[in-house]
Amino acid sequence: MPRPTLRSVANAAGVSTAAVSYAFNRPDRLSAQVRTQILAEARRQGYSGPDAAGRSLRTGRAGAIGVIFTVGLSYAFSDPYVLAMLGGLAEVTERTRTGLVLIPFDLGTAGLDDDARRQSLDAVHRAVIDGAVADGLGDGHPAVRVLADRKIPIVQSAETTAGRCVVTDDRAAGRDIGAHLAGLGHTDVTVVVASPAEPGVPVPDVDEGTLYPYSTLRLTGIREGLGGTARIRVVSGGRNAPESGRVAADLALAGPGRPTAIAADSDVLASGVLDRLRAHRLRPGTDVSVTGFDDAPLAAPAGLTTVRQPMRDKGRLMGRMLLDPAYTETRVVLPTELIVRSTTGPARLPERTS
Amino acid sequence: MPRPTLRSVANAAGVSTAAVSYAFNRPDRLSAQVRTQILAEARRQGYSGPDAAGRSLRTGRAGAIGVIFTVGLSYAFSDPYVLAMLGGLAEVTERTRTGLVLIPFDLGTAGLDDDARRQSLDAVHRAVIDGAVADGLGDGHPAVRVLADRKIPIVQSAETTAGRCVVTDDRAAGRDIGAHLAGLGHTDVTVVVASPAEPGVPVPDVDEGTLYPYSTLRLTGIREGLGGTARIRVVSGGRNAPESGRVAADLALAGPGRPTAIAADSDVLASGVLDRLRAHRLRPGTDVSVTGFDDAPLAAPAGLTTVRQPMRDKGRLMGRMLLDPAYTETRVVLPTELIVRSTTGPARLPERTS
DNA sequence: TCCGTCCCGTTAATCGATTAACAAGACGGT
DNA sequence: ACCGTCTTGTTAATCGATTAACGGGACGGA
Repeated sequence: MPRPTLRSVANAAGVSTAAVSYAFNRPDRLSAQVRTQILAEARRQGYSGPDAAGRSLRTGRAGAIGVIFTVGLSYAFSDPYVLAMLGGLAEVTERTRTGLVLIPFDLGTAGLDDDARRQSLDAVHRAVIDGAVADGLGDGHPAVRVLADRKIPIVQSAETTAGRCVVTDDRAAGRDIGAHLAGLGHTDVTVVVASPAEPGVPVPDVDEGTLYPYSTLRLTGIREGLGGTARIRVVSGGRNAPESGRVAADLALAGPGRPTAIAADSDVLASGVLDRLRAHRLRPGTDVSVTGFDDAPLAAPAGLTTVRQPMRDKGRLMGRMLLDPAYTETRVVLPTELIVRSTTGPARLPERTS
Repeated sequence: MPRPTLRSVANAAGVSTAAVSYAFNRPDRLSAQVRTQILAEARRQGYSGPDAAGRSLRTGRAGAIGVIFTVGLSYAFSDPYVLAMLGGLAEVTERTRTGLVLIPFDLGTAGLDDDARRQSLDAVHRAVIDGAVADGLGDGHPAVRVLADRKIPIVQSAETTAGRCVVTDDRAAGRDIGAHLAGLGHTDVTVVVASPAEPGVPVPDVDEGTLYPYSTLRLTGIREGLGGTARIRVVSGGRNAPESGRVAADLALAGPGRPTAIAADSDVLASGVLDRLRAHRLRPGTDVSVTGFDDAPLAAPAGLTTVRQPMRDKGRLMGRMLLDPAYTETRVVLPTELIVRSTTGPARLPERTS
């Protein structure tokens, strides 16, 4: 016997397909009698209800929203920022019984003709979703563009010209960091950012045009906070992971002109930086100051000076924007707070080992 | 202008819908000429490619697999076991460009007539997926049943009679724990399990019929390992969370007959237990022994004796079973290893405070 | 008796795409 | 001149459901 369908049940039960549809979707439209018959026949055939794909096509609703990240999916599950955000988002989707589609995409291939892009963004094209949350991705990002082309409502956690977004004021937060460091006398700062590359790929001199939107903003803020005279260098060790922080730290510490402070774009990166400082017998906060971002769970135990942002709220609000029609806000700015701990202290020039 | 479709593009370009479909899916079937024309017209209309729902229906493929957990979605993102498993799973889905649909379901309502169940399991019905991974859920679980009814290929991480599964030998692992404790002279052990309830709900005497499949097996193993004469009590403080461990620990420590050891069903629960021990001024491993399960990242720093299981591999293998046609294994057993650290030690009877 | 309401089931159009089978023309070889 | 083979585009059936609009019968009130 082939797979049962609405029609096969209808035929066997001697009713129209409409009746079967109603039996499952609008019980009140049918007499109890007929409904029971239909359900019985359905059970007999092993028909468990209307097919998801068929229903999706006909109703134009998927009952699910998509999520895309700056970071590879398999890695996302170890990123505290992403996890907190997803947790908040899930609170909302759970309540509305909405599925969460985690979409993998791979932009390793930089070949950008229309076809290659379609291929690589296949999953973004094929996702059956009613809306999407784009975390950390700007308007220009290919995956965001695909979603926009598909006319799928989208909420971003980065500034957007046309769409809706929930953001933290990364620039102001950067300014707080910069000012804090400036106040401690730091004038030579290395900024550690994440890049889409695998962890462990050292980039001694980052092209600022390729930064994630939030990185650009934080960097700008740090510059502003430090004032015009500070020397600033931007390095990367790959995607947001401790290993990348380690690689970036080695980059920063190599050579003669060691910076007096290292500002990492996330606590995860900062934790890697701290690892390497210790390996180099440099005391964080004394020999070299270090800052992070997020105030992830790992930050407090490490004594890391960082910027707290309400990560879970971010997810929650993005979810509400997408799923709660009553919530019409188009742009929400979340507060941040500089949390000073022990990894920052007065600038101290490296002693010459000559 | 209405939303562009395959047909609207075909009409405007003066070709058949088949041609348009081929233009996007099988470029080689068309002359470069015609293809370019079609793509141009598509771009003009803002048509970004075949609609996902339509395509899904027609091809019978969704390009995504579902995941269901024992635990609520919003909580899943803070469960180290789940995260490791998901990470492994994502490695596989990423490679095959397959989406990951996290399905929320809510069984708070115990009313179980066919309709209420359909309602509550709505998301499981509606998910557009090609297969599913069920973590920790047995054949009898409603959500698993729905998936089975839908004839969706499913891989479980619990024993199954008909389907495929990737499991750890929980019973043997339990035996290891039991034997380890027995070897240290423990004869009075409280087992802490997770239940579907919110954290913080004390259950002083758990009905063993309601346990998750893995808990049942571990418990059986612990009994076997301890030998027939040991006194065993099973308590719960709610779903897998530190708070539940705390509540369960209070339950275990209350009253006169304090156990000499507490065996928790996960490291997360164990961490809560350790919290409370400290609060009661009891030294883990000296006054009371504690064991966990999983060897999650938190275990080593806490000195927790636990059973290591390859969580990430579990996800990876479940993914392969579902997505790699060459992988025909039907049941895989993963190894476990008892990791003895400092939270277990020789049994010591509580001193009477009379 | 007549008519307005309900109740409940049916008719039929439609959602947006894929793909086997076919056919027309081009091409090359003998 | 003839025929097999490619190449390239079309025809048309099909995937599985939803829902506005319709209509026949029962029922109640005047």
